[in-house]
Amino acid sequence: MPPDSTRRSEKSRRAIYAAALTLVAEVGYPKTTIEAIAARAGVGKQTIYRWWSSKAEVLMEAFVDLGAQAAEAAGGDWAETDGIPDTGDLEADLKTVLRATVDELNDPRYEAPARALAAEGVGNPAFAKEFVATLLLPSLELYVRRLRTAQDAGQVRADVDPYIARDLFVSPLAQRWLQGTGPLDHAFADKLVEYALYGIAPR
Amino acid sequence: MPPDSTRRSEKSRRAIYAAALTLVAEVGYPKTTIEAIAARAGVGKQTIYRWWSSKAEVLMEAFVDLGAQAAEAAGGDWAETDGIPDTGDLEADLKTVLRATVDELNDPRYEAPARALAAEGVGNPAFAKEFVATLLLPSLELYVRRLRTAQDAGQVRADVDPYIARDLFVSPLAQRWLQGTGPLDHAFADKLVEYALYGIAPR
Amino acid sequence: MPPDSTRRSEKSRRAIYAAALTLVAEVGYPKTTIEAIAARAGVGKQTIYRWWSSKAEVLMEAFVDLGAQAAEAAGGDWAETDGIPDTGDLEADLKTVLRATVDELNDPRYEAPARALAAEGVGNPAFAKEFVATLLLPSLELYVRRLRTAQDAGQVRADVDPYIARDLFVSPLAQRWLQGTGPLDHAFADKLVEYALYGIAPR
Amino acid sequence: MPPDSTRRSEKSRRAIYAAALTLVAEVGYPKTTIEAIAARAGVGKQTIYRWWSSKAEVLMEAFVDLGAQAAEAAGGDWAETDGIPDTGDLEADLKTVLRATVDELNDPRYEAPARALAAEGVGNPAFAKEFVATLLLPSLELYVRRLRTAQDAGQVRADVDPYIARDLFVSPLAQRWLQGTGPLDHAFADKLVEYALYGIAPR
DNA sequence: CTTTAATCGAGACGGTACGTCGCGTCTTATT
DNA sequence: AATAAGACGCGACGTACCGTCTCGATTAAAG
Repeated sequence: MPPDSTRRSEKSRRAIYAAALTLVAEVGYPKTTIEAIAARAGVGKQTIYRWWSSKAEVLMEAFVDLGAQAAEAAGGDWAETDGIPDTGDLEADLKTVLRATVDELNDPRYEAPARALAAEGVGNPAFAKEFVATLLLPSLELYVRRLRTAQDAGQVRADVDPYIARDLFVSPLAQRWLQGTGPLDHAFADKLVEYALYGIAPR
Repeated sequence: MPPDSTRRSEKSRRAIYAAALTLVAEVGYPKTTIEAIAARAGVGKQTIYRWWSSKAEVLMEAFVDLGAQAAEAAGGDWAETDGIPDTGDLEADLKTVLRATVDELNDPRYEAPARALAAEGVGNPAFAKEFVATLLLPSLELYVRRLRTAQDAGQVRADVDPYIARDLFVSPLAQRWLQGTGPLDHAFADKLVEYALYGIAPR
Repeated sequence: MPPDSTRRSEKSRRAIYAAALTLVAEVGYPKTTIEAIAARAGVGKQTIYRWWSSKAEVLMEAFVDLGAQAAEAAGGDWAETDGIPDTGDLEADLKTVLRATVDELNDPRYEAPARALAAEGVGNPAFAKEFVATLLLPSLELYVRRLRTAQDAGQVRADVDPYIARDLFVSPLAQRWLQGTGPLDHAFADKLVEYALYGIAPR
Repeated sequence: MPPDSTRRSEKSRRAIYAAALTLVAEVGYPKTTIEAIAARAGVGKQTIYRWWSSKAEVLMEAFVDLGAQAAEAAGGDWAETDGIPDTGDLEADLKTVLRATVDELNDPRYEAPARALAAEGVGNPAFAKEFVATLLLPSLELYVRRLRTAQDAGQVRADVDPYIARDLFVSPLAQRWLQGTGPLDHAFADKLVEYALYGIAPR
């Protein structure tokens, strides 16, 4: 039977999050051991094993918590929470968001844990499912929404599948970040938007 | 001093490749240990440590060898080796190749080791560099070449950066394979080509 | 401060005794844990820690209680409680009692807990003191008393130290039971009495 | 399959013996952990688990080794090795040996490990068998031999069972050492010999 | 065609981390 | 206030692999 979550120690939970994030940043994900997290958090190993099933789970929750705290701190920003801005100018809006995404991907604060989670996901389908559903898809869905709005406004062809269109913008960023197949900067983001909107063939 | 490669045992090398690939397919990459590879290959551990520096290196060579053998068996196909076909019809050529890539990514024979290498690369920048340079970029460069030809033929605008254009086609496949963010099939490949060539905005 | 024993739960105490004895018999003393006793007794761990300081203490009290219950059930037997019989025939009396002791030592009902307590005592001098004073010496003292009576009756030499004489009878039983250095049966008991009374040298 | 004993590290073996004996003396047997032995010996835990199945086994071998080294150092003493002296005077010979045994039992050098082994044996029949057969019985057999010689010389009655006679001398020492039921000194040893030889009944 | 030196299969070694068990303490809700 | 329940910090368990290190026994190049 599962443990009684009403008696869970909030202090331990937060200490574990902090320890996990710190260690991943300091020594990297593979050398971040559950024992080290427990020691750094001043917690017994069993307290980790009681509530999580793997260090990937721990890190994922820690990362989500980190995002939640950041969002709370940032107060009422537009951010991913409020969706993609809609100024009526699709090209400008997409560039704004893609540039912000590039900045976030390059933010060393998120780099280490995000990379670790992505790596775990690539090699571990079960974890990938949870990771994608929890962290990735919600953000990606915002693009789809914005694209549908653009379709309604006649700025995107009606027969375009917004999911595929979304990948045209987002996946190149993802791949360059995941695999380092090329530079990841604002210029790249801008070009992606232009090419994707108007095509690479002569008009 | 490095070992004398002239006295290297070819038999052991091949046994190690086979063992590594088998184990990755059978028990997964994380549970594939050097000890298990050595045992399965009927080889001393030192023989592995003498020639490779990590299990990722072993697997990478094994995977390359697998590809080489497959290529040899297939004889003189066009394949990635010969580059992307150039029938003069860019759209058709890209669809052909992307569909083939989709098929290859879905081939269970390659799935396990390729995924393992990708995962290792995502979490290990040093390995990523080697992995990308050796396995990924050569294939990706073929797209760039084909796109340049198309530019010369006036089928792609001259001011388009072929590296970015390439990512428009390839990265969506990569992300769906790596992270499972959506289905990976021929229809998807076709749409990608169409959208990227002609844009998603009304013409 | 010590807990208030007037509010102590009698039901829990008895359940703990039963659980301790059962577990020692079922899985052995080393694998009998306080957690298991608590679980088996349907009792909180703290209830054990409140009233006893170690599992050895618990088992000792449980064992004493077991003996008390048995004595009560047996009603007014002579037993060890009433001392050693005095029919006037020292040899016969000693044989009677030693045979009874042999039977008791071989009784599987007592074997497991008694052995556990003895083992704990051998390795733990602090516990040994309590164990010997509470369980062992009272019984042994009965021999001394009977031997003194025999001395008064002229059946034992007056200059004999009754404590040492007692050990002549009792210790061989103890050692064979504790260490299994030889068979432990009535014949052995009889011989011990004869040899100790009349010596092994030619008369 | 069992490990290859020809490749065993002698240095580690001796370091483990020393660590085990030291720790038992310093912190007691129950608090002597395999981990602590390994750490103190500068050895991996696996090296202990490879060659022994429990800490009791380790300690037993260490203790035997200790005895062997002591015997070697003592050179050609009479000791238990050469058996019990036979001067023709049984009473004197027995007193000599029993006094020596008393001294040995009181020697703090042997006290801690011997007690630990005895305790383990009392509570663990499987270990007891090995312990008794290896360490105890050989010594006890010497008494039997000496008593048989005495029987041949007419100093002990021919119908006396030498095994039981032996227990008359030895078991009282054993019990007082194991359970602390009384003082363990030369006077006690002398009295035991006298009582056992000539009986406690009036002659 | 030997000699000889490097590679080989094998696996013991000092370590680190695993995931589990039990300790004794503590907290919470129930009786 | 004592109780049943069980989370907690802690420490040890016995196991799995790590990467290094000997060992003979091939084994292929150089003498």
